[in-house]
Amino acid sequence: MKKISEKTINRLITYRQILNRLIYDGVESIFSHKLAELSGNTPAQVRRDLMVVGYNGTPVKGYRVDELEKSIGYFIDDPEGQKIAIIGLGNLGTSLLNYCYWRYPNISLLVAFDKDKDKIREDIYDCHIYHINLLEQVVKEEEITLAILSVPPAEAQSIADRLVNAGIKGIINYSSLHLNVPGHISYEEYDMLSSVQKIGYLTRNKLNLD
Amino acid sequence: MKKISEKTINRLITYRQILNRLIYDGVESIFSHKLAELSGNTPAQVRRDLMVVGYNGTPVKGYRVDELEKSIGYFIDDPEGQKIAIIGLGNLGTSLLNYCYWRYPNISLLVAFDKDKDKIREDIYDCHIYHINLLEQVVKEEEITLAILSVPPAEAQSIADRLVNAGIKGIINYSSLHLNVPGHISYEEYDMLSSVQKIGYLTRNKLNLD
DNA sequence: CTTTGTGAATTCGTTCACAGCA
DNA sequence: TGCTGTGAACGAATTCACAAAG
Repeated sequence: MKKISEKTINRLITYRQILNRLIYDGVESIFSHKLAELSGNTPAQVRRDLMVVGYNGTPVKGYRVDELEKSIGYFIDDPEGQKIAIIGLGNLGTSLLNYCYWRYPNISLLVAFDKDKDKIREDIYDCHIYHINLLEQVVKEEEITLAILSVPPAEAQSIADRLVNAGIKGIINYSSLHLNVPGHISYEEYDMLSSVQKIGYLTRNKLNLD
Repeated sequence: MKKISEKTINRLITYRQILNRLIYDGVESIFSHKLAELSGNTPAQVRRDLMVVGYNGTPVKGYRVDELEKSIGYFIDDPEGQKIAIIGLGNLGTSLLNYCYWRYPNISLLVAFDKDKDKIREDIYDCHIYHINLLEQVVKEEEITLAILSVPPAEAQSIADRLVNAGIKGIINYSSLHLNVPGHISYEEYDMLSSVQKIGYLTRNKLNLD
């Protein structure tokens, strides 16, 4: 299997979102140049990206919106499904929990953890809340493979280590601190302060991207 | 001036964060291979990145942590300072507001907007909250150049258009919908659901990155 | 005609490897 | 000696350009 770049994955996910909107709007088919315009890419880029998902359009009608969306789904999603946990129910974690009624069925949010006993209340949207002490136990028992880390910076590295020991496969880190995790763990970090700095730089150096 | 890639900017911002931590820990100097290890890059990559900020280390001691951090700051930050607004005080916007006591003095959060009159209460951390009707007026009067968009998807595009008309220069879009903005606007989007899909894909295709 | 799918060319980003330096 | 700074080599990603298809 050829190597697919991270950027291609990002774009495929964007296409998918756009296609879902088009399905909602009742659009049936689309040309690469239109999908390029909607996503802020070139038509050649779009066609090159779509090669990896193995769905073929036709010169006369372009791509069937619904079938293309399905094909991207086959490519991105885990057919077995995966389970994800949120660690840390501060401001950010709670809004993630409220915000994230998952639109994609292949990844389910079932559990959350916090160290504060007051936060351990009844389920929210079928999501059960545990004390952080039970982290390893629940991750193993429930076979959770993904974790969203929204704990204070000071605790982030030690929680990450515990997750890795418990056998987690992927971590998204919102703790605004760069963490070190072993190479076999998929790791993503996102920090809003970094984004703010970046957009500030970009506005002054019209290095425009999209 | 040479073209600096987006990836280089991202890495510089990561280095900066690491350096700030090192300053806090009292570390005085650092070699490229150590900074590489802490940031998950190669030493050559680090040295190449640092070329653009114009700070020179010495072979014997490496880089002075405090001076390097300052140099990255000169490169990234706007010397005049910039003002940023948060639009939409739902779950996400509110947590952004609470979370974002800005650590970097060159970008100040002064105003927020919401369409719900109940949300228009007293200032939070010096941040004044306005009704969305006043968007254009306040953006112009206060000379706000950056906006964080955390409104529901259905309203995102129209608010973005209004911001552009009001003369905004950069937008960070957290509305989980891809938007179209004119080419002269710096634009960044981040969607947590996209990240979750991506990390799910990555765990199954150990295309590890860092 | 117009548009897809894709080799080939090109541009962009990373790594190598070594001269120069303290 | 061990490191930095950087031209040169390499590899990855994007764009070009055209054959094939309806």
